[in-house]
Amino acid sequence: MTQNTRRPTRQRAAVEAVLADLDDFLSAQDLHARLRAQGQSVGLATVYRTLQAMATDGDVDMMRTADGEAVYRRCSSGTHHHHLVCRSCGRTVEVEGPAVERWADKIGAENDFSDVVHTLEIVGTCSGCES
Amino acid sequence: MTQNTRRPTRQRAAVEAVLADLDDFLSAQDLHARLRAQGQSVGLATVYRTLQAMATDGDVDMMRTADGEAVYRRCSSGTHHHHLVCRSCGRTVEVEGPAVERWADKIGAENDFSDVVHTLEIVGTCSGCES
DNA sequence: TTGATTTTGACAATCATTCTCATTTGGGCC
DNA sequence: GGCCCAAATGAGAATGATTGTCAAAATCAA
Repeated sequence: MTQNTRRPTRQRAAVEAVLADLDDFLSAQDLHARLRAQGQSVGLATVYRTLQAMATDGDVDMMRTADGEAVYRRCSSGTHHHHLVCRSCGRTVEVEGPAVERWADKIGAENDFSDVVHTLEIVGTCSGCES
Repeated sequence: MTQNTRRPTRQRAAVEAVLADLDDFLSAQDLHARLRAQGQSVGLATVYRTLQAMATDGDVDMMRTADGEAVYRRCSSGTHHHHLVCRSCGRTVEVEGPAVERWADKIGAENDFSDVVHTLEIVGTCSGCES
């Protein structure tokens, strides 16, 4: 997939380093903020361009949050799991569902999609937040 | 769920009429343009508010295009479904998975979460985008 | 090193979406 | 009908993510 000629630059390496450390989705803005926080100087436009290029090359996964923001995550994350989140207090429970994983892969295969990944989030109100 | 205290207004009826005529996804901007084209005067903010309210009430389906724009479509089937999206060209296939629905509900129940909803997106590279 | 080409960065521009708030409207009530 | 109040509307400003511009800097190949 990486048939393009992409030059290795300090900035690209910095972006890749942040992604490599993280297992969660991250927006371009967040990534940029993290770089600044750790003293790295990388232009915002460059972060956008780099993430888009990486997504095109299949080096990262891109999805949209509920409010339309683009978020990215490094591919092949070690432990794949999902989250059950309380809409009120934000409490999060990690959950696993092998059947869902298989189902998603099957759906992808049935439609001739390759390199299939999926994202799933369950939101509810936890018992402590019932009114 | 929040009970509907929604008042029937000229504007709301106009929005519903446009959606009723159409079987495709439509952005708030597009819907607004259509209303203007047919001489109806409805504020843009109202179109946004109405569509969001309808989505919240489950009267329309909302999804995001590849570039993050929110698009709405009348809820014909009323069936909850998910999307299989091509990371390269944005082609989208609607998929259903009753087992996943049940699984998500069960996970929520097991953890004492109420009003459980979930979001699921499958991303891959479609056959037309393989190179 | 040198020259061609890609990448970067600062900032302007775009554009969907949201916010503000004064005004209008619908629904119930007498 | 007329009254009251909360919800809904509209115009435009504000927000905020993303993209475009273009000169300067970095990388590659010879």
